[in-house]
Amino acid sequence: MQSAERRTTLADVAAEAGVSVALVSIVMRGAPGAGAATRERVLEVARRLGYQPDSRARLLRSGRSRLLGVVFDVRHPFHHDLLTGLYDAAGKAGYQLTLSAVTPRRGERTAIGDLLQDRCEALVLFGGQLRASELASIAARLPVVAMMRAARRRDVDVVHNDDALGSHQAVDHLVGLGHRRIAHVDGGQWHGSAERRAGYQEAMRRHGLAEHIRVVSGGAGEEDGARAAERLLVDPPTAVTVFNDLSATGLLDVLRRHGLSVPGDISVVGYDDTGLSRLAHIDLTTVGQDIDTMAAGAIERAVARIEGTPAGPREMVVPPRLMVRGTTGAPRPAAGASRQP
Amino acid sequence: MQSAERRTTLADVAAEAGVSVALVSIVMRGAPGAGAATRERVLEVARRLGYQPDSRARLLRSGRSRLLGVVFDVRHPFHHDLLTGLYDAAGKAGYQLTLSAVTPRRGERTAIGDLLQDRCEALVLFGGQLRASELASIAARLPVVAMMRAARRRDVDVVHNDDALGSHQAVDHLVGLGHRRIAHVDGGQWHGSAERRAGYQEAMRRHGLAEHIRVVSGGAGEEDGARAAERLLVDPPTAVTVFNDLSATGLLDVLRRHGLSVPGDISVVGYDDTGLSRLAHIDLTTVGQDIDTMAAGAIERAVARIEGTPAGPREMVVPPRLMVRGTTGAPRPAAGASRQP
DNA sequence: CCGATGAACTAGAACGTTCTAGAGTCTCCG
DNA sequence: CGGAGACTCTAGAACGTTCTAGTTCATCGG
Repeated sequence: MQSAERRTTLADVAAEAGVSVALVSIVMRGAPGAGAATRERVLEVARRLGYQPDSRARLLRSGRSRLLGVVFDVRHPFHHDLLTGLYDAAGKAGYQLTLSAVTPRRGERTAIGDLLQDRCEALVLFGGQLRASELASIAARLPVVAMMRAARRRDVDVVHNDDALGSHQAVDHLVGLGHRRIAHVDGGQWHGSAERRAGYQEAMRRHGLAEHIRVVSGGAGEEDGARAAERLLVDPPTAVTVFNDLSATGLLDVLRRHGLSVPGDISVVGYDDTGLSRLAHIDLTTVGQDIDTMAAGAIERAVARIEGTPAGPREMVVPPRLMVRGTTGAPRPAAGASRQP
Repeated sequence: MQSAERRTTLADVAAEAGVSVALVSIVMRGAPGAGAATRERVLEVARRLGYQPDSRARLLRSGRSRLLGVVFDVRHPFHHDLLTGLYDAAGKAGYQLTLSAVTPRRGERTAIGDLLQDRCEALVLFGGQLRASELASIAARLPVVAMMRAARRRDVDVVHNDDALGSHQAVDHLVGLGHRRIAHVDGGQWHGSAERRAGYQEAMRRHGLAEHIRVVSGGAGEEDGARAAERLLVDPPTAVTVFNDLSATGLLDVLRRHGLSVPGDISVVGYDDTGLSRLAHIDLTTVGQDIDTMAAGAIERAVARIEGTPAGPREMVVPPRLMVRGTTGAPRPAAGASRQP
């Protein structure tokens, strides 16, 4: 039942066209060294026989693979947006991407192992929980670029968003609207949480609002935001900045259930600008990471390491951008004042 | 700056261990034909030298690649869930997966082209817009399994959810709760929309509710659901089944904004059981596709075609399962009755 | 008219594996 | 004691490319 016929190879095309294998190789690669007429004839034969180059053989021989391995997590919506940018940047640099996914039942180590077998020339890791020592042993073999990960190491390039700056932007925006009592729900142990929290605190101090600093412990999930909201409700601030969009969504839900209007009674800012925050009924003001710049930076670094050209500093920090939507507004005038003129 | 040292190969290990290349190959593959002591020694040397097999060379030689190509769309959350299942199923069957993504700026043809060069033995396509003729020309080269796609062809295997049955389950559930005036918001031109709509109509007729059949045109986006809700509000039914979760979310939002309580005034059922529907504040009753069964079916078919074993019918239709959550409940007693005893 | 130049083409090795065929060595049984 | 098997191991070809080092043949400058 199987198509027993072998796949057509260079040799088949060469025989059919009456030239040598080497010449067909030259033509297929578009390399110089073949006459115009022959070139055309060979291409015609190749098309007729349905020739498809075998990348494995090609790469085996030529040593180089021009292949970048990418490890991403299927559960993280942000990773998918990033993949889009990465494909673009890799294409421009003349490299191919090969993807390996982390799933609930497929760990990071497995994902990386597959890529190593595929002879990638560099690895781009999205997030991930790998310990620094493991990262180092991989980086000893081939260049590694870690994205959205706080690995401050000599042997690994790191590309990430300026989390502190993102928090500053959120706080600045809220202060500009007139808020003073601004709380922060943090991300617990997640990458970036410490930086976002510190950024919030610093921005508050910069605005002379040190006395209003209030950090509530949270996490990356919707339920973390919901729990934090319960705690905030004891004495609600007029605004909250939240570790990420998902957590902010949970927080929003609980606030509204308790009769608070957003942004009337309380303003909320998320982080990441995920699709969730863009949904009309959520319409969350949030801090967006600059995906294209980060993707381009990661590819640029990987390629520089591969090709041995100067690559700039190990760490690349990309400024984020505040996306103002419907969950932030001016605070109500001081207590007791009428709601509206 | 680059590590100029070649990667360690079988030959390096063989030299170091004082045996032949062939024997090292045997040991590394775990094939029979090596003594216990030698086996151990070779493994030790391999570990010490950091040997990593080169899958390209391996596959080049052995002809087979045991590689399945998967084309998915980064924008579709459902695809990511499916990837998880696919990795599991492929692993069990002894095949590896190689992924190629469709992005807003990278088309299906490009994605497939990459996979063909990688010498995959079969292709699994998620959704996709490829015309039937193109699909056929690919299927002439290697087995193709299309998932979530209505390609009823002789040369392509198709695995998809039983959309009609899903609609039946939704309607049965609502009727069981006491609803009679049940509307349907369809998915316009999207794959599966026609089947889901027809299933709804048939189920209504089966329950003797033909006179209550009411189809409102919608789509796959949140805004489509919102628009449909506006139209429904003129004369609200007591329940709605919606083409998918995202559209249902938009619909829910508009209904609530107009002061209707869900499920008090109106019940809503979505489709797909995406992460969105599981969010606490959405908590949407929805029809879940059986991801693991579909994934296993797709792999099973692909492998059967590759290996030439009998593969069953070209089309595999998997029954979905209703996930009852918070957006469905009994309808209010007839108009004029009190709200609660 | 001769050697140099260059364009078009080719033979054969190489890449790192796996596979086939066979060479040793040991054990066991008649 | 001799040979059949069973093991362990090895040499060398193959996979489909690319690359190096040619060879051939026409053209050209002196």
